[in-house]
Amino acid sequence: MREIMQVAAQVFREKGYSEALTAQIAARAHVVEGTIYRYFPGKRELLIRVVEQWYERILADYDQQLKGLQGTRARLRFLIWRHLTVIHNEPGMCRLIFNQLRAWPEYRRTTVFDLTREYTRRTLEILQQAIDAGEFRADLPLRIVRDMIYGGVEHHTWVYLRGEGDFSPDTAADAMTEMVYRGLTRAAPAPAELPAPPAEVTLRRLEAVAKQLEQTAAGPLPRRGRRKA
Amino acid sequence: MREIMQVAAQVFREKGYSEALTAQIAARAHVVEGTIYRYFPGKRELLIRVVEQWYERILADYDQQLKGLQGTRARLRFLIWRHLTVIHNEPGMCRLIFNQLRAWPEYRRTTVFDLTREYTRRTLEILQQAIDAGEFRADLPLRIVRDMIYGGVEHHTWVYLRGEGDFSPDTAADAMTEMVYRGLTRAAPAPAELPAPPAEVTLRRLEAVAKQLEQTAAGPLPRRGRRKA
DNA sequence: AAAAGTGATGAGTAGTACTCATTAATGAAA
DNA sequence: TTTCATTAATGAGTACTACTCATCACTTTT
Repeated sequence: MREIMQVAAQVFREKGYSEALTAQIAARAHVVEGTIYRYFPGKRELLIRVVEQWYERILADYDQQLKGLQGTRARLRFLIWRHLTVIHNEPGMCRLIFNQLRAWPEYRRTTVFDLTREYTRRTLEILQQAIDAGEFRADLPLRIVRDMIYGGVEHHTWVYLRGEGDFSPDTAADAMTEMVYRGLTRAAPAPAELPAPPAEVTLRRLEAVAKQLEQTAAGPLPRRGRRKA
Repeated sequence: MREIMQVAAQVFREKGYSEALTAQIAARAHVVEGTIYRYFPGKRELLIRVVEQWYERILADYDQQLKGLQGTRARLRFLIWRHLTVIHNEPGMCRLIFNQLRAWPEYRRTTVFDLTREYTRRTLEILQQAIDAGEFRADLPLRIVRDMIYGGVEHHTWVYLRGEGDFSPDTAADAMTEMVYRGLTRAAPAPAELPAPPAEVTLRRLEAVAKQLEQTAAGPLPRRGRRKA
């Protein structure tokens, strides 16, 4: 059965879903067709299991890598770059997910669905944190930003996925990160062009803010205290 | 044959490609299965022809409408809104294009391919014109911006296309346009354009800052990533 | 050693896209 | 009107493929 899944993964990768024949999978796995159906209810479920296993492996060290990164920009870039790189390394599997799995009604009860949810939730968290920290503006729906990131990645990789060209994960990740960052930062000029202010300056500034906060919190709740001085 | 195409369009819309049976199409069109194959080499080609005809009709008045619009922002918004609206009105057809047609090797010799090329070329033109006019910055690859627009639209409409939810073309178009516009404009946006964030957002932000401050203040002075003197 | 349980087998079925020899319809020429 | 030629439609098949199931072989338990 391990053998069946390994062979199936390979055949699906090479041929795509509908061109991959159960007969061929059985033959290559040195079993007879009926054996496949002892372990899997059908071809669809076989693909689902294969993709699930692959996807879990792919996302295994994801959190680990993300934790090692500081700063909104670096983490955003990593998210984007990572997605692009997975597609670049595993076009066959990604094609299966994009063209088949995602269109099936079973998709929602798939681990792939859950993991993807989790995966993109990280993105929303990073964006939300940047908003809370005042780094990003708060008036754009985050989900749409997320859609533009992941959708943009996919759209960008189509030609490659059809086997008709190539793309550079690094170049694309740079451009997309810049675009998102520029589109969301509150400050006007491109942050990349401005050197980061020295830590003491930031500290002083934040301390002032904190002091203000403490004072506000000490008194009556800041219900309507938005009068700009 | 006109009858066959009309019926096929309907059946494909309702059932999707692989669930749509040639037998059923024939029956509903009051012909026998063999007749279909007198006019079309196969089921695939039938779908292609059906989608081509539909797509040509959809894009018929596209240029006309676009010409009536002045200004980069308005035109960008129209492009995005239009795409969203087509998906909203014709989910069945769009599903067929996204999940089937686009993955087939015949796609490149399809009118759908050509029209889409033309369609997205308009987008690039608009962006390029804005760059030439000094309105947009010139250091982002336009293709990637285009990918984020169209990819974002698709990604945003998935749930709806799977029949599991809805979306608002207007709301989404506003957000996406804003994002693209902000990401590309050279000048800082007029302050008036940025509405003051609601109090709770500001509060959250300050709280996050305060937390950071507390953490930093507790330990040794902020470790500095760079050794810059 | 016998029995019970488990896993594999492969011949067979159902369903579907596609074919092709035959028939019907249409239109032009006599 | 009749005859012939060309084109369109027919439907009984074919090939292929996912899937089934009664049977067999092998393992473990008694």
